[in-house]
Amino acid sequence: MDLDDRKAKILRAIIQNYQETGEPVGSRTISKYSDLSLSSATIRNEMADLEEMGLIVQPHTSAGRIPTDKGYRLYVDELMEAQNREVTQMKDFLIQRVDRVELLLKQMAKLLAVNTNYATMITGPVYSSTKLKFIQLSKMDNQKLLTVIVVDGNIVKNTILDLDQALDDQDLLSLNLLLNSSLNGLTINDINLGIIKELEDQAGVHGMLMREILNAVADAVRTEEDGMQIYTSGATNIFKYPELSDGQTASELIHTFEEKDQLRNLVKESLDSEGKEDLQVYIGDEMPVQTMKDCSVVTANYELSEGVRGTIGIIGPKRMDYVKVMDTLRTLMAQLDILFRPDEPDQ
Amino acid sequence: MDLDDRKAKILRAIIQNYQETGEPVGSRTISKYSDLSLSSATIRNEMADLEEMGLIVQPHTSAGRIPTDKGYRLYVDELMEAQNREVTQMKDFLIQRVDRVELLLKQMAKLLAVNTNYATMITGPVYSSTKLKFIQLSKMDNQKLLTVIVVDGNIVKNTILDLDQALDDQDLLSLNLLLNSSLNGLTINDINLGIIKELEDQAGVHGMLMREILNAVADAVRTEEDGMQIYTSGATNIFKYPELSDGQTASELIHTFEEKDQLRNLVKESLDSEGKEDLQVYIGDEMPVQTMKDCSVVTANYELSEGVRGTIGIIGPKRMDYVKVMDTLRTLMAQLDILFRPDEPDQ
DNA sequence: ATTAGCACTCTAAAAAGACGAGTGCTAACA
DNA sequence: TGTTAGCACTCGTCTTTTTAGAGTGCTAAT
Repeated sequence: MDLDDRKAKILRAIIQNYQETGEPVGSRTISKYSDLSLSSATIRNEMADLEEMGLIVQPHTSAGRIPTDKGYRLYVDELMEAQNREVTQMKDFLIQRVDRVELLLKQMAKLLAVNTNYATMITGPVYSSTKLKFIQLSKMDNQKLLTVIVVDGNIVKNTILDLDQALDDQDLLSLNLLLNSSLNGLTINDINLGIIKELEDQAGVHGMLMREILNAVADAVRTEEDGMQIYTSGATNIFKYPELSDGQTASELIHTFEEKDQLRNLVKESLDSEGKEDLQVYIGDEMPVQTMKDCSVVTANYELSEGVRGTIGIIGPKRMDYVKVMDTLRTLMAQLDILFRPDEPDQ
Repeated sequence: MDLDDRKAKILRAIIQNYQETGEPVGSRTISKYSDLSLSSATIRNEMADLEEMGLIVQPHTSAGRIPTDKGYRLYVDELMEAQNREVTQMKDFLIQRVDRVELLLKQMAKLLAVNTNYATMITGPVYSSTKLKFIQLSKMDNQKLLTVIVVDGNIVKNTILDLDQALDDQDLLSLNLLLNSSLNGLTINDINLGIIKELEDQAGVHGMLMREILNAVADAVRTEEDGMQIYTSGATNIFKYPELSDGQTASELIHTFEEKDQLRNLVKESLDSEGKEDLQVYIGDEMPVQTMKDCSVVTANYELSEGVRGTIGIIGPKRMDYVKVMDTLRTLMAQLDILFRPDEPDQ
């Protein structure tokens, strides 16, 4: 059996209606709701077909129909009409002090959550292939050495090291010089044992110190890699959807949000699969995260500058408003582009 | 009517039993559970008295009794016997890499949550009266100036400023010198208009730049003051207590946790009222935060070094195990002391 | 091909009933 | 005088029954 135009219309009507109400939708509703002007009986016949095709089911005999994962998949892939939504007042919001990426991200997550009524997550940028830009050692006092490391994208990390032996200003200067000239422009992966050995040798009496510094460098960046920051917001929005807010499910979901460990998997999956489209949609069981199998997630990958990328995700019930969500995400990506490109003239 | 010894024992028994079961406790239970060897009838009489005194109530006729806020208050203030609990394996945990205060705090929050089965919060240190320790300007390239600011407690902040005009190494050096010699040891409040004016003057052609730098300094610290970081953990623990986990309440509570705005009030209250004891207990309506009126909170203030203080809080149902919680908190404070004092020999 | 009509199914909500935990009171007891 | 056994009573919870209605599938008519 194939999906003719009328069946498609009916499926779409079912999905959209279910989206709004959260209740199984019956033939009579469709007959009135849609512009097909068909009687409920006819709709019923069609619905029986749609059910046979595995696109909708009834939770029990004599209830209306609800879409299956397969139904949603079809909808997202082919049936969704790109409505021209009012693209809310995001612009105004976004142009606030962007002094720290972290703050911006938090703000964005919140903004998205409020706007969509779904839960949102957004990862800080990952710097896997990022180059070191600048290293600065400064002596705070006779015991403490402050190490500041700047990487591509102007992310700054710092560590305070204890000085075991005296370090005069001359040595400090040459260490600074040495580090910057040797490491500048290298990625973390470039810093191999060979370079480390050489630097330690060149540091002479301060070999130990050099090793500590290099550790700090590695740390500063590696930490960021799998300790990837994830900002979430609007977790409590799930209470707005009865199908998610019964004790057990809600607890698990919110826990997933709080812990964030599992979200990392989601992000990895998303970052890897950036093949075709810029947006990915995971529906129900397609989800790599088990606890979210009653949800859908739409993710988008952003890229601030070469190699500095991250992911934004919106998590909601399977009946989420895919059109709105995808629209919103696309808009946001565009905004991000505008916001960052001019500010970060690639190298 | 006064609270004789027997009544006290009964009240304590009620509270402890209710703590474990979460169910109203009846006279028969107490009669067996406690070591008083009294019949249920006698207990009943006593319970009637306790009810009259407003220390316990029955949720409905023919249910057992549960403690009132007042009952808990009495318990916490006078009846609680300091049991010698096994002070769990916290020690082992804590001695991990303490490279960043932030990480430590997160870890602590989590640890506490897992150990107690309650929700926890912990604020990053507040630096209101904290002294500047060190400032370092470095030129990243010809357009960008990196400003690193270290304050008491070795907290490091950094900002990247755009350079409008060329800045040669000589000027950079003297700026560094100027800043450090003028600002070192001052608190934020000490940096008044006079000093600002003078520094700007001394900076000569770089007056504008100096102003930006001073702004950064002010920002770095002021941001921290009311944008005080709060780390939470174990929010989902509330689902373990039926009295808190019905949809409405749970949603509100978790939202409070997610937003953290309201928690700030709690913290302020706690930080201010550090009169007598190091621990404060808020029971039910005593809570400054409305959404938590069904909860109890125990807070403790910690102090890393002079003027660098923060708050730890444990949030649970009113029937929380006050003994254990207070014990745990006390232990933790001691650990913190040990952990930080030797490392930060006060000036 | 579409639709009106109808019997049937099944759930969710309301009503009714059974159960039992816990109480307060009274009277007996040490 | 304080303690206890006994008993009638209350009231929430759990279970069962009833009811109402939404929605279906099928058949026959258009």
